[in-house]
Amino acid sequence: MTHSETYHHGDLRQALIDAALELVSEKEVGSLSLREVARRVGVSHAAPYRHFADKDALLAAMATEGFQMLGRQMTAAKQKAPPDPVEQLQASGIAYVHYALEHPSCYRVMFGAYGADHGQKHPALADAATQTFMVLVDEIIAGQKAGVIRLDDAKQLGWAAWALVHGLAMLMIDGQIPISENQTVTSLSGFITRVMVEGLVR
Amino acid sequence: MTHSETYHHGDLRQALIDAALELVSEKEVGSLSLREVARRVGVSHAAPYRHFADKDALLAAMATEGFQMLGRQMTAAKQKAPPDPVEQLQASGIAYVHYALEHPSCYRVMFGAYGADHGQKHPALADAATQTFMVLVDEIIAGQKAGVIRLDDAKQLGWAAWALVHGLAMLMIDGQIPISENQTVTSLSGFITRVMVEGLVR
DNA sequence: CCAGCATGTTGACGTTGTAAACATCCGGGA
DNA sequence: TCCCGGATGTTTACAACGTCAACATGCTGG
Repeated sequence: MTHSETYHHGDLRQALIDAALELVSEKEVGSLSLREVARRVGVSHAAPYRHFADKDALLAAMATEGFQMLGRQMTAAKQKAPPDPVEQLQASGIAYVHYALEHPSCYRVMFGAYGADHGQKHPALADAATQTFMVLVDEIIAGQKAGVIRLDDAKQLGWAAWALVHGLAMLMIDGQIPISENQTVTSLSGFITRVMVEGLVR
Repeated sequence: MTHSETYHHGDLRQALIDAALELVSEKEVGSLSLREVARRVGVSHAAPYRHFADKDALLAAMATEGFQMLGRQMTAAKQKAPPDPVEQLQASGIAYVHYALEHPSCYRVMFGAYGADHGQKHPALADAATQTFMVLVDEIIAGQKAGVIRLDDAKQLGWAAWALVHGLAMLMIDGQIPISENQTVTSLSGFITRVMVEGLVR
């Protein structure tokens, strides 16, 4: 076991990521400060710089974990669904939206404020995002092999599916699409993904 | 005419909004500072507080203008399209994506970092957003009346369309969906909106 | 056992958002 | 016409932030 209460921390890096995810889930995204994260972990305000080049690097690490969690949630939903490619695609789409609404601040970090070169500066993030996207693409390919999904380029169809659930999640998080009792996340995302799926089948 | 070079500015409020939109189109979104906007307009760093309660209020004003521009661009595209409801819907969808990619930073401000209560704090923003959304809904209703779009609740179908173009725009802005020569914004958004439209027709 | 490196701390600097106190200008009533 | 009050800008101030440099500490391999 690594020492716990010593001067050196053991695994500050992960502790910082966890604390940051915790903080971001309590407050607003923009109000996240490196210093507060450090405070929360009980470490001086400059300590994070031994593990992250700058604030952006911490954000990128958080986003990476977010994508991995999201991917797990999607494949879990897929496996719980009936063994029909179309049903599975829809199930993971709904799981996608659910994840975003259960971790809205984290989700916002994932698609935060990076420039286009963000993927090059943080390759781990790009990898995680790609892998998550691949869950959708793989399901589409399976559907094509089963003859139930149209035969256009799977990556482009994947983009269509991704765009739909991403947009849906974002609009819900922003409060632009209201969520009420008789308009649950499940029912609405179920309906909307079904519309899309009907454009995808054949 | 209102004085130009006097102590009082004439229309500082609009000048600030314009300068902010200009700045945000040059640099990154997160790096926008109230003080720099003031500097750009040639006014002291506290002057903006006579016109905006805080930084968020400026952001909200920028977003409001953004939604109005977006709405105009969409209806313009609709009117240029052939008089078929489905074609018009698709045309304004593509125009939506184009607008977002021509003003990516502004678009990010529109869907920035507001909490869910943002609409209540800035009703003008909420109005502008709703009006823009209504462009899509109206087209869907027209399509339903013409018997070419399925008869589900028009607002929900509108959300589906909005989610698609919004997600598409966001993913393109983030660089998550690549844009190249043989993968232009027009061709890709054309393909993807077509998939969705085929789920909408009936 | 000790030297060096990784890790954490302290202090400092410039920038930011925001508030309070002050200055200046403008238009309307005497 | 004069002048005063409200609207608009300015100055000064403060705390928090991101980041850097200089320093302190403790672990580890030779």
